[in-house]
Amino acid sequence: MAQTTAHAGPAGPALTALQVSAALRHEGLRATIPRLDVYRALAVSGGHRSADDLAGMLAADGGTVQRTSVYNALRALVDAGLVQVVQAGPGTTLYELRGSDHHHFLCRDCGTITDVPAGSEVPPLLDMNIPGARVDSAQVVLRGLCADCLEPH
Amino acid sequence: MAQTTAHAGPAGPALTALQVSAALRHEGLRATIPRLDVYRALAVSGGHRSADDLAGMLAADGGTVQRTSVYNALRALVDAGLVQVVQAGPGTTLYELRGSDHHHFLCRDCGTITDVPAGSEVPPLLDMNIPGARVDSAQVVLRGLCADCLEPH
DNA sequence: TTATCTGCAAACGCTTTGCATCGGA
DNA sequence: TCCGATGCAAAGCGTTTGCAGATAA
Repeated sequence: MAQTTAHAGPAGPALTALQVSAALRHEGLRATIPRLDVYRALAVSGGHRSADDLAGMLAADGGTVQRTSVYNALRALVDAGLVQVVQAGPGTTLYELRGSDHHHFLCRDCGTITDVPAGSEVPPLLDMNIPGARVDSAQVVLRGLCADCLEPH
Repeated sequence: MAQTTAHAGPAGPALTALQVSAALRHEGLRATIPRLDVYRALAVSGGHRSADDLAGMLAADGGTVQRTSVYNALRALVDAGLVQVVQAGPGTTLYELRGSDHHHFLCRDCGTITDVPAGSEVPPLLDMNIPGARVDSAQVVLRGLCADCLEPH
């Protein structure tokens, strides 16, 4: 279904393996090879990736990380605040490094996902007041028709 | 720069069956009983509902609308701009009437979803500039810990 | 009449779970 | 050492698909 864009630019400030390990331990989680591998794969790919993409990338690199472990690793990385989830549709969960403030635009025709630089909307969103609650992250998903699908070929 | 346009689509509460039918036909879609039933169920429930919830509600009302038809109906209603999709997590797709401008706050512990009144962020989001593309809707999902899960027992 | 939609069943694919083994702290 | 994580298999579940009959326009 939804295809992820190639996305050439750096999606965010990738941390070193040491920094990732520290962040994991800080949350009471262990720094394991699959978790560091998954983080690295995300950093290298430079954009939003599905769990399956990541498993494939790791397998292509000669790794032996199992799908189950990719999910496990992603959950840990999300819990540690290192990785962010993007819900792009039913059965389409994408992951990307945190720290890159941008939105996602989904074409409802071809399913392409495009990164959109965030303006000044995100900080107010995070400060949004919900009595007694703590807001960790804000995710903005825009939907519509991309230039290609709008064009009368 | 872009002026703040009013939210496209029907602002305000539920439409009449006649209005829903008209909106469907305007998109070249047919006004069928399952589609009107699903819309009514959404309107009555007054909030975000899963496809399964809606099928259950209709079954409880003595209807004979099949799950497949609920999905079909929801797709048509979304295409007609009457209903909005909210991706709340893997395997959690929620639907609600369009026109109610609010965000959703998800507790990452208990999974509870809370409506958050939208401030002035949404119009700028819709006007966000993507070269050649047309943005139809903007969805904001906030994540964090709700008051109950944050409370120190 | 005709293209479209419904409904049933079955498949599909992402994600989760259970459990024995392995490994980080 | 000890609790947590990995990995394999298999199940779980929301969603989609194929097709014959029904229906809106």
